[in-house]
Order: sequence, then structure tokens, then C-alpha cells
Amino acid sequence: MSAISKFIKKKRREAGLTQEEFAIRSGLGLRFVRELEHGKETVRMDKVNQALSMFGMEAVPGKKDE
Amino acid sequence: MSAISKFIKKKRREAGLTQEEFAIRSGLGLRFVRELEHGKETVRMDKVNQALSMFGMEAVPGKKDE
DNA sequence: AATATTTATACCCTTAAGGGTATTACATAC
DNA sequence: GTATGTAATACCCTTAAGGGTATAAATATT
Repeated sequence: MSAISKFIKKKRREAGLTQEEFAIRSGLGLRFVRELEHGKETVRMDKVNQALSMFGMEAVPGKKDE
Repeated sequence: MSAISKFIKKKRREAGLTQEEFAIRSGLGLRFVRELEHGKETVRMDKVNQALSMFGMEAVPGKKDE
């Protein structure tokens, strides 16, 4: 599971949001939110960044291991 | 320009590779490499990670500003 | 300056991402 | 047990991402 997928799932739950509520608030499709959290690797980066921006984050290069 | 785009462009040049050479070595399409470095936002995350993995990196959540 | 190299756009095609919706599975209650 | 809320899969459709190739522009290099 990617760091991004795990991050979104964790943060969303901490915010007390369902996938549906998160989808609505972020302007993303519910199916996309599900697939992103489920670890789908072929998602589009703009949508990923749209999700991350809900928590003031964006996709950046990071060390692979650790 | 996204942090990832800038990172790839910078690292590729530091490695002394042309976009074409980088495309070949990473197994990505030349056109994709061009569009990624040019800042296209709708690229696919798996391809982005394939590019980042050339430098031992992957897309992770990071603070937006700074 | 001219020339070679690298990078950027534009064309068409195939494939699949994302959306909507419905259905199914999985919880956590009651 | 049944009901309720949440999450996961499956269907079809529209749109566009990515590949290949060709051409144009930009950037060295001499």
C-alpha cells in the first residue's frame, strides 16, 4: 500500500469523515476515493493532489524505504 | 511547477541524461517524460513513481508550502 | 554566423481512468 | 436474529492519458 493511500485513509478517519463525505467535500468522485484508499496505483496525480490538499499536503518526492 | 516535475528534471540532468535516454532506461515513453517535466498535472501516479524510482524515490505526502 | 543536439508541439490511435449507479459485503450496533 | 451505516465490486459510458511518429522550436557546440 502506498504512503499516500495510507495517509489519506488515516487522515480522513481522524477527521471523522466517511468516504462519501470526504468525496463530497473534496469534490472528488466517491469511486475515486475508494480506489485511492484501496491502493490503486494508476490513479491520476491531479486527483491525488486534490485529495492531499484537504490536509494541506501534496505529492512530493520522498525516500522509498524507511 | 510541481516539486516532482522539478525533481525529475534536475536529477536527470545531474545524471547527464537526455529525456530520450532517461525514457529508455526507465522504461517510460519519451512523450510521458517530456510532459512530466513540463508540469502536466494529469499524469498517472504509477508512471510518476516509475520515474522517481530511478533515483530511489517515490511520491509521498509532503507539506504544500515551504 | 551555421550546425548538431536536445526539447517542445501536433497528429492519430488504443486503452483505460473516472463518473454514475446498483449491488454486494462488512461491520457495529439495536 | 434484524436493521443501519460504511465500504467494496461490478456494470456501462465518456473522456482523455500515453504511445508512436513527425515536425517545429529551442539550446548548445564549433
